[in-house]
Amino acid sequence: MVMKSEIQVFREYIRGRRLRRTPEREQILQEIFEIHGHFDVDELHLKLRDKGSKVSKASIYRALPLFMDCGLVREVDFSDGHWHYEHIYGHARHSHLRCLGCGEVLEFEEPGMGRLEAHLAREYGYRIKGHQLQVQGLCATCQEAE
Amino acid sequence: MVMKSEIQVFREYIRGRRLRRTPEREQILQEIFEIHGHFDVDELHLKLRDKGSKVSKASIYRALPLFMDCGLVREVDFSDGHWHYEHIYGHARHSHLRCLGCGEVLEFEEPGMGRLEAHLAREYGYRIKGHQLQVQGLCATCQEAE
DNA sequence: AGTATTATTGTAATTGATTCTCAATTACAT
DNA sequence: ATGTAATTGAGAATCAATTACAATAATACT
Repeated sequence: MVMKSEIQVFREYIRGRRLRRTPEREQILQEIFEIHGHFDVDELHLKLRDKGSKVSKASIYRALPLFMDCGLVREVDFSDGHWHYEHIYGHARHSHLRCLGCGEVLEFEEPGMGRLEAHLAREYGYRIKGHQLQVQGLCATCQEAE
Repeated sequence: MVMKSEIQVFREYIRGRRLRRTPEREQILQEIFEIHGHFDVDELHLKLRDKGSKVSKASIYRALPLFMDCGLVREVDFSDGHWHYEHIYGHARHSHLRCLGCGEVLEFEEPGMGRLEAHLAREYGYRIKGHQLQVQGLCATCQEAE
């Protein structure tokens, strides 16, 4: 069975919510899924500009919560003063390992997080909605440079 | 063997760095260790005011990185637009489970994180410096209210 | 198709957390 | 004591993110 495209997912979400399907939102979404890896609002806005799109930053800020709400995108915290994002639709769950020296970001699988979530649900009566895990360290190169 | 107090830890850090020991910094640190749980800069500033202290927010913002640097305090991310903090000296490692409905925050042990860090170090050649894990969900009460 | 309704847009102003500037103060070494 | 350099408080500046508002455009309803 074939997976729905992100645009399809988004259109269904829009319809279900009685929101409106606009070219701006779909441009933004398409651009997000063409970006490999992480991005922030500025980067996304610049990329859209480069392709001739006139979408404003405000619209990007307004669209992102929608994409997050329908599970296409999520926030990523790099603790550098502003939010980063990444598309997650069709991706394996992963977390980020970031080098404090050079800023390199690696992705890694999260063995055991499913079990942890189940444990928390049982232990505290919570319905788990999601989690974020970030790990920081020094990459091999930056260790030498110390 | 008795554990050093947080003030002692901080004074040693200050001395080692050729920084200066000031009443402001020590007031802030003391207040932090009297707070049970998490706080943000505003709350901390108000508590200090209430006790008659005149420390400015700027000094709090300047002191926090020092406390974090010497392992007494850490940032906590509740994804609500600003940073929260907590003292960690003498505490077991823990992460936070936060209810998206009412904002309740529970702490839980992190089984397996040590193993995960060791694995990442081996796999990617990183020297691991730390990690953050947050889990979100709905508590029993907020599930019913839905 | 034509019109009414109301969501969405871009622009610019605003907010709010954090950082910075600067002059005055103060801790520490000599 | 004195010189120095770090630290302080106050307020200005910064910067990401949000919001107000008037214009536009997508959908619903004739």
